[in-house]
Amino acid sequence: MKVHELARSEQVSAATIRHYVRVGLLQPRKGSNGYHVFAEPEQRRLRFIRQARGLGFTLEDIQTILQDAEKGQSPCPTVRQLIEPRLQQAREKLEAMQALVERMENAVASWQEQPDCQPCGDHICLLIEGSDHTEQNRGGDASHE
Amino acid sequence: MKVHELARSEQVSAATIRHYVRVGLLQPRKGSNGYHVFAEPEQRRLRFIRQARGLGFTLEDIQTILQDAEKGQSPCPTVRQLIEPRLQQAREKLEAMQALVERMENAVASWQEQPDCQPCGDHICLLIEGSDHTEQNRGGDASHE
DNA sequence: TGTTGACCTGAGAGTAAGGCTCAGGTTTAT
DNA sequence: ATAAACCTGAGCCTTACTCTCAGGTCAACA
Ligand SMILES: [Zn+2]
Ligand SMILES: [Zn+2]
Ligand SMILES: [Zn+2]
Ligand SMILES: [Zn+2]
Repeated sequence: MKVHELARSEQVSAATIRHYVRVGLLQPRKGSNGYHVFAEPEQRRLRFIRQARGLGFTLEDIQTILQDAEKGQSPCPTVRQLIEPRLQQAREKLEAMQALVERMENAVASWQEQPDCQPCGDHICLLIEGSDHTEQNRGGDASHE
Repeated sequence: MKVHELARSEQVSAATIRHYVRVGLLQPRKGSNGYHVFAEPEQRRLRFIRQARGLGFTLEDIQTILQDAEKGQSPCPTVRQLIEPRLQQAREKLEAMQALVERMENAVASWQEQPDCQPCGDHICLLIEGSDHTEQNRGGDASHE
């Protein structure tokens, strides 16, 4: 199996496989012509990497896990340990994305009723600067333009 | 105002301000000693940048917007146009994060009842490889270990 | 006046996970 | 023989910073 063949068979880009080879996650044999030769174990390894990526592990996590397995240890304790901070981070990112989408949607909605602002030196763009879109606008010098 | 003073007054890191200077988003005057001098307009500019970032614009988007405003044009049309793909991308990322967190939580939950796997040559880690955690496991050669 | 310590500068590298490009080697078919 | 198609490693690009570094500046104190 050459890079592109493996890539097709596992639904990843050849660039991704090259990247894994580069960082040492995959170690294919080299044929006499210099071409990479991927056999069964490498293919299973790639499948494993993709599954682990799908569960939020980083490539470095996966390195650690694979190294455990290669030393004949059960990687499970490492796996159970590594997923905790990843899950925590994923939850945080999820919340951040929820908040962001909400802010963006509120902004777009309120912009429908706002006219384009004209440059006047004391602001840059009122669509953006007047984005108290999460809190209710406290009545102040809002009648700016 | 020097970098650290501006940083404190606007709640960003000095490194961030340096970064903005480096990419041209901020163009402070230089004092005779070579130090940056941030005055009112630069401070408002920074505030604007932060608000735009909070709405999901990229630094490049913000460059474009600021350049509009500097040319005396109203940046609003650009703003309305630029936010669309950003919102789209944010929604996609949000969905991806929701799916990821769900997969991770399902995995962690099911792992509670799974024992650590022992290396046996035909798998790497069953916690990860047996992650049909989204679909129901179709009964097959599941009695592997 | 000398020196210390705090602050400042630009440049450069690092981050995660690949994507893209390049020059050059190989294979296959004409 | 030669051209098309494929392969290789190396290196730079992406985002929005963050960190590090060598060297310049400044205030205070002896
Ligand atoms: Zn105005
Ligand atoms: Zn505007
Ligand atoms: Zn087994
Ligand atoms: Zn395991």
